Amino acid sequence: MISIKDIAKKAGVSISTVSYALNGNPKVTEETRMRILKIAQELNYVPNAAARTLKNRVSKIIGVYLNDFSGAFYGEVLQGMKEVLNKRGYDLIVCSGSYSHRWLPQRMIDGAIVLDHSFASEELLHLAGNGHKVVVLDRELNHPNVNQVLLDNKAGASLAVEFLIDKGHRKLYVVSGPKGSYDSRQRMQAVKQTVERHPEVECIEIEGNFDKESGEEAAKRIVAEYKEPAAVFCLNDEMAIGVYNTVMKANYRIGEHIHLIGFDNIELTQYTQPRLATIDYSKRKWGTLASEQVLKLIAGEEVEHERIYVTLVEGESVGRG
Amino acid sequence: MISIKDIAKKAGVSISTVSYALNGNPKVTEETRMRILKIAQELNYVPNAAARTLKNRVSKIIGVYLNDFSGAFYGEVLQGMKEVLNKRGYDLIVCSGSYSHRWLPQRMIDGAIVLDHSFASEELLHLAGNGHKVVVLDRELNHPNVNQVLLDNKAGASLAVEFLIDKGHRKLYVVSGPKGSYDSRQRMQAVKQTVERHPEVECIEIEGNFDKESGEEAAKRIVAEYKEPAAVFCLNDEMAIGVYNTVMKANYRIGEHIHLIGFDNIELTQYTQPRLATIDYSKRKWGTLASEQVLKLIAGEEVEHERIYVTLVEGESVGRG
DNA sequence: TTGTACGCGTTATCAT
DNA sequence: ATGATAACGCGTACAA
Repeated sequence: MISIKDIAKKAGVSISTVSYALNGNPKVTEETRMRILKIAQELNYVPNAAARTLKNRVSKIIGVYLNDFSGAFYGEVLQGMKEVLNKRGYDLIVCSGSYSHRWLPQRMIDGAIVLDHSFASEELLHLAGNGHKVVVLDRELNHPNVNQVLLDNKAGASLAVEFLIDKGHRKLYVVSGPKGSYDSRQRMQAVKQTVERHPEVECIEIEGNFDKESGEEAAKRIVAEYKEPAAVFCLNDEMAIGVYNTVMKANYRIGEHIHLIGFDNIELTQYTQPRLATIDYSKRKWGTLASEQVLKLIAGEEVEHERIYVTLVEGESVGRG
Repeated sequence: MISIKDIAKKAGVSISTVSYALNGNPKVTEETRMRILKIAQELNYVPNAAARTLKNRVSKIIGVYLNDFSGAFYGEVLQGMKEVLNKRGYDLIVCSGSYSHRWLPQRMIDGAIVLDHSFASEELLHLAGNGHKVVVLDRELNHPNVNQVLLDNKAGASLAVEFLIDKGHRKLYVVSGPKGSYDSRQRMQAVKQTVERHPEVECIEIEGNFDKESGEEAAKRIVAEYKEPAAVFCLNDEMAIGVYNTVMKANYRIGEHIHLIGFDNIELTQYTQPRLATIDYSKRKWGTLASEQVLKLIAGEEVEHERIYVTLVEGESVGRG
């Protein structure tokens, strides 16, 4: 491996001169600087990241933690993060699994963005307590070194429920997410609050866990109980897709017998026929905001928690009731 | 930040004793060892990754390069990679964008897995020339430090075309991928070879670029030219979905007027009604093999290029012609 | 422009 | 048999 020592030898100068030259320090003349840069080029010099990080105590890398790599949903969020970080001279690495949790205390990354429910809040608080900077996208966590960028789950769930009620539906199934999910809890709370304001509405909760299979399970029950048209609010789109397929297979029509709305506006919803109604929000914005917040934390700036606003996407999957 | 120095001070021993103790070196008695471990625990000691990497010259991290984070398709591949790597004491980071290319020469990662067409082959050869270990999943590249784990594109494309011909179709559209894509070129070559063996088949090539939009474009043309039932082979599923939607919108039926097959068996294909025929392969296997190969390269073992086999998934999107 | 201490963990060498 | 001293890896930045 080529080090500044090799360059120094070849250029006939000291290593400090090389370091200054490479870092554009005005302590060296433009002339020797060019000479050294040329030699570095010739030798294919690349600074050793470990040595630099060791000295500088920063890596200029931000890690984002996902519970798994299944991604479909995260692509845009990550893209948004990367854009901002690269612009500010930082790199992004995507991590998954508890092994990689050590990268923050090991100082391999300068900050973390967490969208991984399996990353324990106590662990995060502990890290924050040791001065590490964390942005959470999937929970509420209060600590000076932790910032939140959360979806406006309550608004979204209210929008969805009110849309169904406005369309005239009075029998409403709600398929929840997993117990541990903050997003699911928030959405469910808002559902209950909204329904309470409409005593004429019957609301039946079915437990799900955000994956397609649980949507299918829920749909089986709904189909089995079918007597008259009903509305279904799945707390995410993936489950809605599961419901969608199962209902279709049972020869009921979406938007006619079963009225369906999801949450997230994942790409897949565009492909369904009739189009799935859902709750949308800018995934890119979510990513860019998260990045900006983590950089602010690192810079020691004062930061307020942020919220991502949501909108209703109407679709033919919900008809008049 | 807590370092071994702090532990040494607290334990009243030297830093080397601490290091030996932490690394289980028999040079220290079990007794002092336990004492030191306890203190390390108390102080929340975490070794500094940079210092360790600097000394050891290995990071025990493998980087996988993706052209973007859109992921839907990569999830399983990444999961497979992670499984193998974690089992072998390595970590995985997911990278995207040319900034992160430097991590290999900077020795931040011990090896790279490339599934990113925008990562230039010359750059990879150059890295390999400098002793870096690379596994490519998206091109042919011959160098002792580079290993290939490629899809059996030709078999897949032949399977698809033969399936269409067997079903009695004689008019065949093929929607290609982007010019630069190795997978697309391979698949297209196999299409041509297969069609040549069937002079009664008319084959029309439409240029695409692997995204949904280009499938839609292709479908517009196919619909405009429609006179009699035709078969369409999209060189990936995403484009097939684009074709699917556009054909449906034009009120032609998939599997009746337009017979459609894709490639990749992405999750989405399961949701289409009728089910999209496609070419399947184990994405997990692709990931595990890639990881195994990169570890073998690092270990200095002799490795042969690997191939991922493919199978045909029939679907109602292709009917009798 | 250069010598050198420093950041932190590893390990060979020397001393007890 | 135990454990301490010191050199090393590489880049940075202060003092000279």
